[in-house]
Amino acid sequence: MKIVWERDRATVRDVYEALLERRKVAYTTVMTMMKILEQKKYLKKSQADRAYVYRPAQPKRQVIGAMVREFVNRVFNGSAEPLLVHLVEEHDLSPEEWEEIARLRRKS
Amino acid sequence: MKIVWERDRATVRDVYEALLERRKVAYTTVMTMMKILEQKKYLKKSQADRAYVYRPAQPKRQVIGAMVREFVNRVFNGSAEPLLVHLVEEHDLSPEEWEEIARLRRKS
DNA sequence: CAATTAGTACTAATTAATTAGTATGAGACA
DNA sequence: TGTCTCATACTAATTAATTAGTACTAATTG
Repeated sequence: MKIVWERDRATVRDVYEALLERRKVAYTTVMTMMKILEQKKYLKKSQADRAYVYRPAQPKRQVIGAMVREFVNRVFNGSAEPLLVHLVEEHDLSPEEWEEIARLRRKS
Repeated sequence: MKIVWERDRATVRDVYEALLERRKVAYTTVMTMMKILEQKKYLKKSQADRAYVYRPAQPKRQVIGAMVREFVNRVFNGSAEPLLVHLVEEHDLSPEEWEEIARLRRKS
């Protein structure tokens, strides 16, 4: 998914090649994966030339949002605050990052 | 794990019964699970009476920390800030929660 | 136009995770 | 002491996820 997001559109071959840089994987493996992602509505395909071109079917934001929500539910029984606390304590953020967050807070 | 954490110690039967309230599951399933958790060093067991009593082998905090870190790596390529931003935007926190977080920030 | 290439569909093998069955033994106790 | 209960160990079935092979087709090219 990350690879398709980066490029906004990609064929099986594109992804296959990008993935190969990092680890050995078969072309058909990538194909199967992408087909599954399509079934699950994360990708949509359209014919282009000989091959299919895949594009994200949902905005990245939304997918990531769902993942975060799922994680918060599973690990923190649905409340986000403990996760925030945790992040604040464990990872230290630069003042710039804090500024960004404070700004967002004001907006909401 | 959550069940053992709640009680700080539990037998297979304890967990089995707690779990049954929520869904159908076999006693031996729970047993197998707990054995695996023990192998993975999340639980440690000690003989007590006839049965084993399991206790957490690592503080909850630490385990959750690892899960968060893993998640941040996988989804956000290791940087915590985007996750924070996300949380701040999507879940609205009460002023009390903000206060708590601001306080923590000052401490660190 | 035959051979090669690049692509897909369909199928299958492998591995990992989940769930549960069976055999067995130690205590409890009528 | 014989039987019932509860616990474990070991094994196995089921399901889900991952990875990849094979057959076939359309286009490309020498």
